[in-house]
Amino acid sequence: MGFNQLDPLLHSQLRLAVMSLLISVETADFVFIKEQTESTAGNLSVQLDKLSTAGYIEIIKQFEGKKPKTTCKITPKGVDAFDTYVKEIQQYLKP
Amino acid sequence: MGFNQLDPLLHSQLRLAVMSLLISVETADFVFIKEQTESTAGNLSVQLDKLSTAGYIEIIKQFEGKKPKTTCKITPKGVDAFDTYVKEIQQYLKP
DNA sequence: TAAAGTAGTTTATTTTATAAACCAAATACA
DNA sequence: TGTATTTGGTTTATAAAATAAACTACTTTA
Repeated sequence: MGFNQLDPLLHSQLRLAVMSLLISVETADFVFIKEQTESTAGNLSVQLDKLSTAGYIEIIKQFEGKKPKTTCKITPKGVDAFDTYVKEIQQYLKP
Repeated sequence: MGFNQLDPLLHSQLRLAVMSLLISVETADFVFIKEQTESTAGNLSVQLDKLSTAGYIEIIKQFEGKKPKTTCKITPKGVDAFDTYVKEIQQYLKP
């Protein structure tokens, strides 16, 4: 047995929720993610940055008409990391 | 959909590992838990205290001959909390 | 009997998460 | 028209958590 190391970047409630969301929808904008995860803008901004720095998501900043629009997209590396995390944590859940 | 709140007491790698272990073995001593979870004594001591304070485990301190022996046991409340956590995090894992 | 090992606890440091404050532009409204 | 208010965020400060390092107390071994 033995418990394997959980990716600390994914073992965070908000970042995990973001990744979970992006796994299913492919791309989502800041406001949508904020609503779905019920997070504050500040916290979300910080966590998206971390996921982006890790190369797990891509952040695209554009303008929608005159309003800024931040869109997030999961990367192949992010998909891999998420899949691995899911396998790893399962070991903790069913002993 | 929406992501439900994960019990912060269980959403910690070491505490989750401890609970996962105790769910399957019922009782285990400090040294055994330390080995199985590959944790340091200091970190384990702190995390066991938190689980105990939350009423998720019971800590029994005795002497085995002349050596101190700390034994941990999961409580019914701990079992419940663990089960709930497992259900809750599944929502994050399979979207 | 001095050195090393066992079984932990306590304290300090680092890392994370969260909250609060801030910014720039757009829109509503009196 | 100009002044609140809202939108869509970022940055900075604070609180909480995890981890590591240092320490305690006792035991065993050489």
